[in-house]
Amino acid sequence: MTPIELDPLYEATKHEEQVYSLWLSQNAFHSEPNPDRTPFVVMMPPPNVTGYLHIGHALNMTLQDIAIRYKRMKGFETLWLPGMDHAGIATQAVVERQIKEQGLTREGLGREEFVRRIWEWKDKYGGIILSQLKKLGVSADWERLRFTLDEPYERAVKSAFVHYYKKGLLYKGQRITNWCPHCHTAISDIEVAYANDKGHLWYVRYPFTDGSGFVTIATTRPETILADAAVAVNPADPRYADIVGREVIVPVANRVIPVIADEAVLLDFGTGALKITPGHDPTDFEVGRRHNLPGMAVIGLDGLMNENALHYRGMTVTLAREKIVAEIDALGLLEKVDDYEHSVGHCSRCSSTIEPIVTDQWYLHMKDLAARALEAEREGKVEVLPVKWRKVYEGWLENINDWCVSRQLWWGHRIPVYHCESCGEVIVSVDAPHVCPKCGGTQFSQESDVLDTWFSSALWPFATLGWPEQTASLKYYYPTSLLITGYDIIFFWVARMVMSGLEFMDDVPFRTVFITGLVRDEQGRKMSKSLKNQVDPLDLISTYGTDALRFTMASLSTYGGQDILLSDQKLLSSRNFINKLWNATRFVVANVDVKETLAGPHPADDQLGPFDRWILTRLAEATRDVTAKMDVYDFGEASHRVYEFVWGDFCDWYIELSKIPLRDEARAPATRWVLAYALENTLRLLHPFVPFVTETITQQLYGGDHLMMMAAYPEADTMATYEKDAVQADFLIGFIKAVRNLKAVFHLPPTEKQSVVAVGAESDIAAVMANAEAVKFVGRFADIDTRLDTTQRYIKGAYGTMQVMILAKSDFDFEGELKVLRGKLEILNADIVKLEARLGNQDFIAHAPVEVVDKDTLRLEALKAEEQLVGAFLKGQG
RNA sequence: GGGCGGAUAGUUCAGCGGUAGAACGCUUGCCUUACAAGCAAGAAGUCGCAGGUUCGAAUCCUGUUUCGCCCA
Repeated sequence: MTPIELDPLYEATKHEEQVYSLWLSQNAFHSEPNPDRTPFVVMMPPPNVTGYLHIGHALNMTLQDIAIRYKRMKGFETLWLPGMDHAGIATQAVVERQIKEQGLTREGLGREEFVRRIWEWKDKYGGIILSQLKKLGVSADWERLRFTLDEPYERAVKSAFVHYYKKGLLYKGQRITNWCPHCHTAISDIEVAYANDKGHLWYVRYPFTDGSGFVTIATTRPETILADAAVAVNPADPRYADIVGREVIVPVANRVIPVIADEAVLLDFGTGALKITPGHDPTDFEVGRRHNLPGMAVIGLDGLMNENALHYRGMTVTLAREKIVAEIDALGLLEKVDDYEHSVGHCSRCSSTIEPIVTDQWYLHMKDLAARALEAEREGKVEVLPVKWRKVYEGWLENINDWCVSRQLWWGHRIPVYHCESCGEVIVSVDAPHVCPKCGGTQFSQESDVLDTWFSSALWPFATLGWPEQTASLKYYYPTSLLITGYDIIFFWVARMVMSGLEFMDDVPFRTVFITGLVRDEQGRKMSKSLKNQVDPLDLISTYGTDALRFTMASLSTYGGQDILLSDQKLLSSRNFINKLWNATRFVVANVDVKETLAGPHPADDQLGPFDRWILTRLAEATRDVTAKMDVYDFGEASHRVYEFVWGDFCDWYIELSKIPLRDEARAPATRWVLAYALENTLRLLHPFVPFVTETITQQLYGGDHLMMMAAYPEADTMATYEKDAVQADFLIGFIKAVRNLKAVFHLPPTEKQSVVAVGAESDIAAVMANAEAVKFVGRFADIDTRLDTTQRYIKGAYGTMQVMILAKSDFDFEGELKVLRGKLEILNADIVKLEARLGNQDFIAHAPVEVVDKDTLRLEALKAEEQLVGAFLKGQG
């Protein structure tokens, strides 16, 4: 055989690009409906076109890729569908900023030209993240890449809108909405982030029209006084019972407004009397409706005081507030000002203060849709993991409000509602109308607003498969299997996908949704631009390699969805692990032609040595455990388990122990086969986690078009195990450890090979002597004997009931040994006392399961035997 | 105001009813021809606090302190 030369260090960057090209060249990520296989489908949460790869993606995408690669190897017809989201506001903002640098404005360019420029920009700079995803090793079906603004997708969005409209679930209405003066659009309730801001509570006097004094109200927003429609008190408030129905004068505006009674007024807030401003407060809007109050507005859509604001017109809200307070004070109507911290809504995109303003918007009626989504989850049709998120999901759906879906933007899906210019007839249809069905007119104007980005994202699991057409893909792949995403978009996206899936496909969009934690920095802080603690995954990839980043993400992720604290130490440890695997491979290939060996016959059972049998058993156990964890998407535990096997069993013990039989031509062939077999299966177990290094190695071993990513995942059930031999091998490993411990505790030079004497039960001694060669080799002993030379002194240790002794030199510190033995005896005694107490307890015997009692009984016996042995050593020492 | 999550070895975290675990760090000793990105051996925890349930509690229940998040 031609020995394969591998570098002693695995350099990730040398191989990764080439491996990814290989996968692409073999079309290994592509999926087509295949009736002979069960589909496993994951819809990638589409990153924004403007996006770049951040650490959250690295976690998300890694976990998805692990799931996909695992299922692919398990023989499923695996589809991972990638895509991008047009991300309305975000993208429009980016391009608007860009044209501003050229001295242009959106309005100046006009809608058509501006949208054309965004597309141009998207074609040039959009989707950078896709090439970054490839660096991560993402094995998505790039042939099926979807973009939420592509023509077929647009048909899906329009169809959904028309469907909702015809069903009566969509309505347009003048209502108070969250308005972002900076983004210049309405936003939905969940796009508002509330923060406790420090402000003031102003107490303002409203004089009665009849001159009989005044009523004092408390407000946090004095500038909206100009739009007041009433003063309200609680009907149950005795303090104000006699003023209800009277009239007061609005300060500064000098308008007359009534005093009304309404349940919504809190008795203990401020003075108990409130000003009612239906145009600028959601609660007041409702009060206004109940009492038929006019809804006047003094703040415009640009966030400035408007034409109704008298001499404050054109001022910012902040300035107007300052000025009007001064004016009220000058009028002698300001009673007092308190400091007051209160919750203020901010735009989740730009952080601007949200203005509740009455505008004309489209709303989607949510109650019924939500009820179905709730039911589906409660019935287990959608499994939400970790379970702690179930309540969050349920809670939101239970208290849902109608969804404001229209946005005053240009980049997005334009609402498919047309108005006949002749007769005003409203036509809602997927295709633009040509002739008005009512008057025969041919001129139409389309609604200028676009839909909330999330309206289109909500259709992602089926719109990407061709819906509303009943395509073969839609039939085969829907519902999808698994969704992996962060908890920040449970409401925005997850819940809405469930709703629309049920509405349009009559089935849930995915069987399981796994919510990941958030990646934080080493101090547990959220990664953010302002803290400058953001980590660029691409930097980590170039420093540690993609596989190290992936393995880190997997091993830090927990089933409970804990937030993840990323540290260099962890990445280093993962990199070292990958290098360990690489070097284990180097050892194997230096001794075995893996390809040829595995193509040849299996060694017969009687040719396998005890440690061969041991590692095969351990491999089967590891395979069983890893698969069990993978099957429930517990990637963290799966990664720990495979790590433990690779490093702890295969490298630390088997490779070392194999060096003995490899020197013996009679035994070498079996061991060579086991080395090859264990390596091959280890690589397969690891491939979903660390695809690059495992594929690189496979290329070295096999070459050509033999792909690791298409190999079958190991099946524990088909693996031979040798339980009894494994137990005996464990006994021998324990023996070696006991002698090593003696050597280390007494500072015997590790390079100096000592003579060891083992005395004990016949079967134990026989086991040791039968494997003397291997034991001596890895334990670094000169020789093992079973008889004591009574003329010599020995360093004494106990391994269970076995006496383990090392021939002592004349200068050996026997005082020190005495101390060690006494310490050991003390620990043994303590354990024995504890166990005896437990086993002496009749309640324990009566209630505890038999296995537990048996186990403790056996343990007590073992401890007592060892105690006796150590006791005898001490006596002998005198 | 309502809800959720964390508090376990120096650090970051697993475990979630039957002998306290891992990684990193630390200590001691080793360049043992796969790997010093390594090897061997070790030290290190009254599992936030107080009650309770149980033969048995990090693990279940109640209360409490504290940190963080979400919703209103």
